[in-house]
Amino acid sequence: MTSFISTYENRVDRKGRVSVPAQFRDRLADFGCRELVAYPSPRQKSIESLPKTVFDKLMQQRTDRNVEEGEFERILFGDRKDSVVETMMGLATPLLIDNDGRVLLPSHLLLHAEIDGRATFTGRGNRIQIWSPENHSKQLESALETLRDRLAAEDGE
Amino acid sequence: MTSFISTYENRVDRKGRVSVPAQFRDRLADFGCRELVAYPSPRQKSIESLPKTVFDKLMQQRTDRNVEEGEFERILFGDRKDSVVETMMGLATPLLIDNDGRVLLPSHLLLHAEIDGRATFTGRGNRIQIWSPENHSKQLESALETLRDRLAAEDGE
DNA sequence: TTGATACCCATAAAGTCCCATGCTAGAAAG
DNA sequence: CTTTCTAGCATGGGACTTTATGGGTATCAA
Repeated sequence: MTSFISTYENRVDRKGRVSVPAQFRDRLADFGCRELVAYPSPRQKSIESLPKTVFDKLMQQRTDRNVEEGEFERILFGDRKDSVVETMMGLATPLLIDNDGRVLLPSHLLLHAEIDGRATFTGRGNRIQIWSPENHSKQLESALETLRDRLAAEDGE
Repeated sequence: MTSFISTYENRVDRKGRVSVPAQFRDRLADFGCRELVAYPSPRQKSIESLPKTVFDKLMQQRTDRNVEEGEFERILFGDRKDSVVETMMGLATPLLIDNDGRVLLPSHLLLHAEIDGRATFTGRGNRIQIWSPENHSKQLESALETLRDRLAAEDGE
């Protein structure tokens, strides 16, 4: 199984284009995939993304189940009102990778992640996160601190 | 399999026309379909819609099942008195997509969704919802809050 | 006629595609 | 061990295409 690791910082040009790091493109190719699905992280000022094929499979599983079971009302009107899955479908945007290996980040995602000029891609195993370089280093710093504290606490016991 | 994801806001012109987002038109084309079926959501101030081909298949399935099961009364007289699905049949409208990729939203749907001037299309997997931008952001906000609460609860455990 | 809808065209903005440049790292050559 | 070459990658810009949207006209029914 392949996974996304490591961190890269690339330029966002004035059209909103960014190069997806070649390493990540290669991993995507392993999935037979030239497309990401991106959505705002509900907890952080970052963009989360998955290979489209993975996202599709995830969503499809749920839909198929409903259709097979013939749950007409659910197909017509959806799940309960604030269904997480449905919310995510509304927030998710496909990011098509062009021949130069770039994607176009839509403005609402740029806004959410406070990205302007530069973007940091960081692997999270099966996901890729996209940050503004500033927010990314802050996040990294605080994550490391949490980790240090925990280790120190364990040593102290 | 393809599904409807992401959110777009378009203008409703003074004739009542709106462009169906190109992304959604492409998905519809995958179904070999240039037509939606739209109906008011019974839960929310929004319009629900399905590709016509999907809607038709769904109804066919429903009929077939009743016939197979020999549910004569149900075929002749319908489900229980206030079946939601059957009520919706009466309220559903086909939306034909014209050569410019637009549909004409009938006034009873505009009224139900409180749409005036601008419309927000949001993908829900196999459905497309149409909202007034204001109502859409309200519902999104509440859905996100629900989501954050749930995530926070998990983190807390 | 009038009012509503379908069809056609025009245009500006946004998105895509294509190519050129420059950088970097590793391979090849001296 | 250094210098030169080369391939891959990130990035910029221009040309072209698609999309959203406005307006006009034809069609049809009340």
